[in-house]
Amino acid sequence: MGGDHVKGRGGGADGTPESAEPSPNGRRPTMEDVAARVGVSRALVSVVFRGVPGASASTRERVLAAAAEIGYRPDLAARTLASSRSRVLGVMLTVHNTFHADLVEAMYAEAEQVGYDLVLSAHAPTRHSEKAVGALLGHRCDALVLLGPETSAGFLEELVERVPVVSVGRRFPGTRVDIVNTAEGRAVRLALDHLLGTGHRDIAHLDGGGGAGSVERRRAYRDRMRAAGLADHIRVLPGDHTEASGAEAAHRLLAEGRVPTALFASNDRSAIGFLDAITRAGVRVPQDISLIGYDDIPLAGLAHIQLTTVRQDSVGLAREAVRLAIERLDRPSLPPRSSVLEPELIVRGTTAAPRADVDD
Amino acid sequence: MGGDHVKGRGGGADGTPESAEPSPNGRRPTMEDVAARVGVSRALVSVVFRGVPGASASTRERVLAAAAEIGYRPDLAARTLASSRSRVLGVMLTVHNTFHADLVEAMYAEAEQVGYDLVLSAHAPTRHSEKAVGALLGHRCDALVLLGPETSAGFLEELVERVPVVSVGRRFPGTRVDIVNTAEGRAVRLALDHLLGTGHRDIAHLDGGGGAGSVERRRAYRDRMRAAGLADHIRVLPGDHTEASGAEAAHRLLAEGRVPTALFASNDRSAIGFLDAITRAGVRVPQDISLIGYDDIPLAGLAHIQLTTVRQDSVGLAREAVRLAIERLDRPSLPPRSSVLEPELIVRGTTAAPRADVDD
DNA sequence: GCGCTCCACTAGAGCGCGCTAGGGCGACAA
DNA sequence: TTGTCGCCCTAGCGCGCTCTAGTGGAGCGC
Repeated sequence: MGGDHVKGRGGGADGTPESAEPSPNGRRPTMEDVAARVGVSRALVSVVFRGVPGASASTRERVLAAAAEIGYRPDLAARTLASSRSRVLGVMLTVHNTFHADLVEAMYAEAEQVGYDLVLSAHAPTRHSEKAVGALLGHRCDALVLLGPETSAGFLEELVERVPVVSVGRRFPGTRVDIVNTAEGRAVRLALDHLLGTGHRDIAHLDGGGGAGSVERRRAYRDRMRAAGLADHIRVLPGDHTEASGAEAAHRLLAEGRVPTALFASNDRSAIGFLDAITRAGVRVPQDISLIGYDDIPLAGLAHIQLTTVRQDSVGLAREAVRLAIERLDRPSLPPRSSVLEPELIVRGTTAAPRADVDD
Repeated sequence: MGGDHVKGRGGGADGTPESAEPSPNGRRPTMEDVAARVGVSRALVSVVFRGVPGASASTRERVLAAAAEIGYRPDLAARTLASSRSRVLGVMLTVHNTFHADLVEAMYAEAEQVGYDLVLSAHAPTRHSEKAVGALLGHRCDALVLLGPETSAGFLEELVERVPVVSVGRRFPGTRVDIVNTAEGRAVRLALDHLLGTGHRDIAHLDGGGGAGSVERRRAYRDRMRAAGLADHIRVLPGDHTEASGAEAAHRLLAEGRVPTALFASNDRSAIGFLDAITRAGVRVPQDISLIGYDDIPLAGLAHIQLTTVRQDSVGLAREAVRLAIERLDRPSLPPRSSVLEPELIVRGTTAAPRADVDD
């Protein structure tokens, strides 16, 4: 295995070892090449590729044809350097989160429509948000979109002084960060009203810990239970937004022997972990216990899961995130805004009327 | 929708975007600014940030301190433009794949060690690989690492003429693409020998369809079964690398009434889908059927899943992918290489001796 | 004829950095 | 003193592009 590190400065012999093809690793074609081929100035080629007025239709066509022939594509680095805008949005996500995956997919489509590109940077256990954001900054993104950021408000406050920031799913009151999220209160009410409507009274909440939206969901759960006159049944089980915490909660409930008739989980991952563990223990869902999640991740709709859940509008969240970012670029002095999207209850197979042996 | 929260910035002044503060969205600091602050030339600051010899320790320290003060960080676009190398590796991944998430996390660490940065571009149902790769190219990545690419060999063949390409998990014989993968043959033998060793003979394979490595796994399954004199028991169930296909396979098996004593799945996702569906149908794992997966994704090790699986060394794959890419940059004329990593059998709770009522 | 506007196009100055050819200077030998 | 080596450091070009200012020519009204 390669043990040699040739650190030649300047690259040594520039001679392309291969043939003299249009672009054999040697040098990538530039605007100059296209211009020369068509017989116009470089500036005009630039005009064509930026899609601004200033070139006749026939010239435009010839330029594009020549570019295609030699395999030219604009160099983003040079474009970024020359213009004040890079037309790139930086997105920080948690790679292990499939809901983030949904958001990213939708954001690609949204960004493309307004002529923007996305650069992804991952937050992970071994890679702090600060580092992920740093990488994005280095790429000179015009704006950052942070998906469920777990950074401190202080860090964001500094960050937003350097670049527009949109946070998806987590609010940062008191900072200039723009916010996109789901109407958590209404979402929780949708979930609880569904359970209450089918006769449940003993409804517990599986908490989301430090996850995005957890605080709001917990509070809304408490509020709704109180409003329904069920303050005595309020029960928040510790957890976070992972499958493991759902499974743990299930085991804990079983060990305590105090299984509620319904559980409202702070997100789908923990709900699925709970579902799996409780099912294995012989507790039937929904006959013995109803379960409701949050997010509507792809897994939730699978035939064997059929999780009832509160759907977050990932496409809508993505659209708003991109929109807010672009608007902020155009008008930096705008006050911080927040865009709140409507949730939707997706009733599937994990909820039903409570078991008969319970009364209180 | 969306309420506006107007937050006056401390200090009374209404945040004028064009003020002359250290760095209020106006202009990001440059090397020039750092140089001026320290009282040295710009070139010397460059030396410090590139980490090359040529600056005294004390100067180095003062430069870094000044940079930190004014929040300077090198502009990747300018750096890329000026040098022939961008020191950026482009990674294409499937954003919904958690094994890819593991790989990406490990690659970040590897790349950082050799002074490289990663740019992620997602392949998704609505975003073809070609587009994802195009975006990477626009960012002028030095090399591309494609995770389980589902592109045509022809496309890759053209691509590799423009930029070094490393494929992880999928082989492209006959092209100049460098390959990193797990020794599929040995991996499959590990899995099957484990099952054979505990007495299983009726072992089916849940196929991976078009997924990375599927072809090799299917062939190795057939080979091993034949070698064990079990050609009559060879049974490949159609599927792909998703949970849904595993669940479907379970339902199909139950409907047919021909449940094998063991199933070797082409990846963990389909294994988990199968596990969930078959468990719900009342079939016990591992008492009634043993199950073994492939990859060892994070979910597999969770308390309530405990999936026996063949572990792919994600850290090793990541390391090799980065190494091959960098080596190729240093020596473009190297012949195509492939790096094959050893798999490891992880025995957890889904495998055991076959049920007693079966004999043949 | 003149002045004017409009359109297609060009010239050339940077954007922030990497990189090479040197300049300045202290140390040491002759 | 004069070299001469070595270390820190500086000057300045150019990467591929955007963008402002400007050029030339056709068309129009007077």
